[in-house]
Amino acid sequence: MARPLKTAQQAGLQEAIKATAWKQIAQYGAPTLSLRAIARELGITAPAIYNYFPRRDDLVTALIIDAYTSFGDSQVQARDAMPENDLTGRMLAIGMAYRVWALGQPQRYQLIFGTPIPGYEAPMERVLPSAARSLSALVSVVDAMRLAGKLNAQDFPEVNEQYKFSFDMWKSYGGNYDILSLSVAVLIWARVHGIVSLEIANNLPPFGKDGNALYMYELMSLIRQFIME
Amino acid sequence: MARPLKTAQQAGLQEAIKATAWKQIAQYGAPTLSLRAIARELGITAPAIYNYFPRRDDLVTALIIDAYTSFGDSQVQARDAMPENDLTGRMLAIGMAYRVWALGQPQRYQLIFGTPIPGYEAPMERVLPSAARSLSALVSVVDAMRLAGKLNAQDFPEVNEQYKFSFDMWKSYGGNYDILSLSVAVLIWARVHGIVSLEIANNLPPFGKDGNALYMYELMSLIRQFIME
DNA sequence: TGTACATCAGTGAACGCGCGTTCACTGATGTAC
DNA sequence: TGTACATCAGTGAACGCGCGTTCACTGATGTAC
Repeated sequence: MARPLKTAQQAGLQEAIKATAWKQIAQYGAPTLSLRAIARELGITAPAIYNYFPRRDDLVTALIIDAYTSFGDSQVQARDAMPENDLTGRMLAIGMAYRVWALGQPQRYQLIFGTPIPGYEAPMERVLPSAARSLSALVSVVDAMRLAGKLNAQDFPEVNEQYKFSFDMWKSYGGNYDILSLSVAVLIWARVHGIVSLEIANNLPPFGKDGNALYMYELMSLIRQFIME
Repeated sequence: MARPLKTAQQAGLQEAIKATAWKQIAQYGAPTLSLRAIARELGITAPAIYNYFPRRDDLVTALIIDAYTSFGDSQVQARDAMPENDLTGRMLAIGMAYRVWALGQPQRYQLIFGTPIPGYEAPMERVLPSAARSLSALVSVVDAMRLAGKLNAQDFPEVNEQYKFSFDMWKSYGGNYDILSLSVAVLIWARVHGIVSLEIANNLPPFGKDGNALYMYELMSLIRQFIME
């Protein structure tokens, strides 16, 4: 009887540790993440955390994976909320979801796209699946455009030969799409990332906290540039 | 006789402290910047630094101002290398100089555009002049286009009323240009920043270390979109 | 030229702090007979 | 039902470390007379 209850408590603590970590990242920034501070806030001792995360870096990795998963979920959900044949609508929805997610969870955004935590090196093999998936919603839509002959990217730069191998690795997690679609998706990503990262850092002075108008303008520019009617 | 020599040594140490700080930022990242580590590497004791920077934050501020100044220099220089009436050429030059500077001095780039140092708050009144100047080269070219009737930004989003006051502050350091020019410049900045920041963080997988082709494509897109012939 | 004095950059010890991680432990819980 | 045993999440003390900052000092340099 008591066993499952105990297990539930344990799982609860594991989640509580992560939740507190997020709270502190939001408050003081990712680089100052500290096990002792987390323990203090939870009212436990620091070594107790080692029952759930053998090293500090394992906690960070778990947080990163959670962030990518949450981000990927919001991307996939935005895409699937529009009909499969409305490719422009899907692209717009994905773009808008990107900003909403980033502004709603700036700590998560900073953790995966901001300056890395000092001394921490992400273990690729554990992070890549969720990372690749997070971009794949956009790639899938771009690829559908390409297949429908609607993608306007004839003069798009070629991917350097030496990086095609990393594309193959990406494919095994991100889906079997054309490399041109991934390339265009990366450029789209760079554009939305440019605005959103500046907006989060409060570096968009003339628009201040209302970066939405500029962002929508940018999404429209993307659609005008890459989608043929 | 010895006085000026001594003064020169002092100035030398001031510069040496900053140089060592840059070196360590490059090596371990900005968030771990430490006075003691700098002193250790210079073969002096930590309190000696207090003769030049009364607090750790003063050192950080000096570094940030240096970075903005270096960045602004490269922008102004790129602009002035092209004839005053070749506006497209000037814009291209500025855009290319941006990436060259960022990739050549990633530590400086990270310090001013990356995640802020924990616990450090930049004193606006000291940083703004060099920060505003660094963007003004681009703004001046966009404004020249506007005055020449070549700026294609009729449908550009309006700046929110409540942020016009910060524009006035910006003007006193950045130059007396139209607010539309600043707005367009900010969007251009967001685009180049998007690519370059991902490239520096090694997050441009399909293009790897050769983001140049993608970057040039993006500059051409900007010119096509905003400049009327 | 020589001596007494002032300056002040850099020293070394110390402060109080927080960190990640280890270790032997304890004490509640659940299991076997 | 009752007793002896095993498990194991969390404790508390300790480790060695690095940090920013303070303080009284020293000793070389330069100045005044």
